[in-house]
Order: sequence, then C-alpha cells, then structure tokens
Amino acid sequence: MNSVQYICGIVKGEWFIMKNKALQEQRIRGYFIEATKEILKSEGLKSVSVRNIAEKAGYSFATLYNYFKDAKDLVFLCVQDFQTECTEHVTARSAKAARGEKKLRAILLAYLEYFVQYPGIFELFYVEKLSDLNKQPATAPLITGFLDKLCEEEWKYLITGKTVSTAMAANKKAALLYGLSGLLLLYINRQMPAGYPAFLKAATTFIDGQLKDMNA
Amino acid sequence: MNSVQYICGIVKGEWFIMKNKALQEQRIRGYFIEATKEILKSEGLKSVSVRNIAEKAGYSFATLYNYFKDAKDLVFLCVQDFQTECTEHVTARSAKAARGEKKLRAILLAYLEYFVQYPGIFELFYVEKLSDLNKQPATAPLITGFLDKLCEEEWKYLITGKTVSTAMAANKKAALLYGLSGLLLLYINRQMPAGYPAFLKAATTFIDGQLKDMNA
DNA sequence: AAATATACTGAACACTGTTCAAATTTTGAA
DNA sequence: TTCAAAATTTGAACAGTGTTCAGTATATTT
Repeated sequence: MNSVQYICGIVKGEWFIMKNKALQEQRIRGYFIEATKEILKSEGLKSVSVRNIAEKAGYSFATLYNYFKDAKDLVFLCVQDFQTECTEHVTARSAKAARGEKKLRAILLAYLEYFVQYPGIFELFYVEKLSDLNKQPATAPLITGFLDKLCEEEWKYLITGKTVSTAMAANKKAALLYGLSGLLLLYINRQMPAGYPAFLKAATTFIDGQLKDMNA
Repeated sequence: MNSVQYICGIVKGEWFIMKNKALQEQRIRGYFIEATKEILKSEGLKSVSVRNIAEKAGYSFATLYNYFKDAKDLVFLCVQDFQTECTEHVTARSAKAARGEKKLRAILLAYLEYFVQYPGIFELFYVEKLSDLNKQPATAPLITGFLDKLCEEEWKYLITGKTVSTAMAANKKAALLYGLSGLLLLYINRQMPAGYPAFLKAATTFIDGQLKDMNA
C-alpha cells in the first residue's frame, strides 16, 4: 500500500493489533503483579514463590516466565505501587502538622508507621537482594531516594526559610535515612526495642535528637 | 563404692565415660560450626545449606540434626565467634587512637570496616531471621548489644571525665547503633552510596555529626 | 477451512529442608 | 575375645523451592 507501512514492516491495520497485544500483555503482567502484591501484604515475602503467584494470578507457573525474568523481578515491580501507597499514608498522617520541623517529624513517624504495619514491604525495600536484572535499572536509587522524596518539600521549606543551611540539611537527611533504616531493621528483625511503645519512644528520641540542633 | 556415685545414678567409672561422651559430642559440634563459619566467610549466607555444611564437616546431612535443631541454629552459634573476631579487629585498629572521642570514632569505623569486609556476617547479625529456638535465648540481645559492648569503655571514660552526660551518651549510643546499622544495610544491600570511598565519606560524616555536639 | 504463529502448560531436573527406619559402629559384660 | 545391646550415622523418601523446554492449545492469517 504505502511506503511507510512497508518500511516498518507493518501492513493494513496491524498498528491497532500491535497496540492491543501490548495492552493485553500489560493486563496479564498486571494480574501477576496484583497477585504478588496480595501475597506480600498478607503472608509476606517468605510466601512469595513462582507457583504461589501464578496460582493467584490464574496461570501456570511456567507462564510467569513469559512475562518476567523471575519472581524477584516481579517482586521489585511492586515497589512503585507500595511507594505510592506509603506516600498516601504519609501525606494523610502528616496533613495536619504545621509546616517545618513539625511536619518533617510527622512525615518521618508516618513513614516508620507504614513499614511497621507491613514488615514484608520493609524487607522488600531494604533487605531483599536485588536480582541481576534489577541491579541494572534505577530500582536501588528509587528505594534509597524514597525517604528523600517524601521529605523534599519540607526540607525546601526549611532551607528557603533560612531555618537550616543546605549543607546541614544534606547531613540531617542522610543521618535520618540511616537511622530510620537501622531502627526498622533492628525492630523488625531483632525485636529491639521490644514492643511497639518502646520502639516509638526510641524513634521519637532519635528523630528529635537529629532535628534539635539544626541551626548551626 | 561411695554414696555420691549412687546418688547420681552413676556406678564405677561412668563419670569419666559421661565426660568423654560430652567431649566427643562437643568436638563433633565443633566440626559443624567450623564448617559453617568457613562457608559464611567465603561464599556467604546464601551458600549455607544442610548438605553443604555436612559435607565440609565430613558427615552426612542427616547427622547434623543429631547435634543441632537445624542449620539456622548452627549458623547463630557462629555469632559469638565472629563477635570475638570482630572485637579483635576493632581493638587492633583503634589501639593507637587517643582515648575519648578519637578512640570512639576509630572503634566505630573499624566496626564498619569489619562488616564491609564480611557482608555475610553482617547479614547473619542483622538481616537473617532468627529461628524459633534462637528467639528464646539471648541471641538477639547479644547482637544488638554488641556495638554497645565495643564502645562501653570509651563511653565510661567520657562520662566519668564529665565530657558527656549519661543521658546524652545513651542517646548518642542509640543513634550510632541505628545509623551504622542503616548505613551498612544500605551499602551492602542497596549499593548506596556507590563505592567504598563514598561509603567511607558518608560514614565519617555521620559519625562526626553525631559526636560533634555532645556537650549539651 | 487450513496453515501458521502465538500463548500456555506440565513434565522434568536440580536444588532446598526434614524425617525416619535401616545400617553401621561403638560399647561393655560374659 | 566374643557377642548382643546400645548408640550413632546414614541414605532413602517426601515436600518444598526455581527454571527450562518440548508439546499442546488457542488465536490469527491466508
């Protein structure tokens, strides 16, 4: 017919067909992702297996390999979804707080709250080893930059308001990321401190300690 | 012969036999532990399997279950040994530092150094889930209290020297534990920061930031 | 309708942990 | 030293993993 189609190797209405194919493919990928998310939130990472996911998705375990490199690949595709969910939780829980340090504090506590509620998601974010394919793309930066993104606005507010210097903010950002990661790691994996009240006390003490002398 | 033996239900030279039995048993346990330690330090936690350990120990995999509840149990028995090894490394590396903050800094950096060198041991200490039997005894406290023990002397020195208050020391201790745990977790599991030099810079910045304003 | 292309599936293989009955070794009394 | 009893060691067996691949079934095009 026309040259353009021949150049692309496409004839007649194949463009629509290609589009449908991609759509259907995305749908099936979605079934697997949804199944994985369900398992992660309920039974946790330990129950994630190729056969488990496939059964929940309504396919054979072998079909999973037609859409994903392996189960780990699939698991890390859930990260974005959980991040938006966590972000929603954090914004809701920190909405009422006054801008600045107060809000920052609320954000950080809500962040901890989310992962305490879903330890499996903390595992996925910080503990589970990335597969070789997931090492390549921006999965790791996506995860490590998540807390920064949650706090971004507030740090901007504090910096532009001259409440804190850019350098100090960078240091505190890092310290809070390391501290909260360790706090969650020790609480979730080593029961330290023992019990949620003690954990909350340790968390607030740490956060307040970090946010205290920022105007230096 | 004498009543003591009869009271214990022991006759003739059975005491020595019992002792021999215990000795032999401990020896075999030692073979398994040594094999596990070797695997942990070389191939890492992922290569630890019942069959792997048993082969290195020179026994059948089934024999392992005659001496340990399971492989996890065995793995956590290596914790003490690695702690003493780490302690030796830390004391050696911090020997030359002047007492007080300087030495504390050296200890913390040597602590990080050790786990960066043996990521599998970090996994074992902070990431690997404790089995039900290991939840009972003081394995978790042993791990979480390890850094405290390493720094104990120096904190005492700073407190008695009135350089820092007891309350402040407690806060800083906790902050350092959380921060270093998170730092190692992110570096080992998420390649963040990327590269050892960047990690070292992040570590020193964090540690110095924590040790800076202690006299408050 | 037939041929072709695509998608799906279960068998098979190599691992994992764990149990248990059988085989082996050690032991101690005769 | 011999031999039966006790203790220890062992591999087969089972239920799980992940992964591959040839064959089946479905869908599409001719």
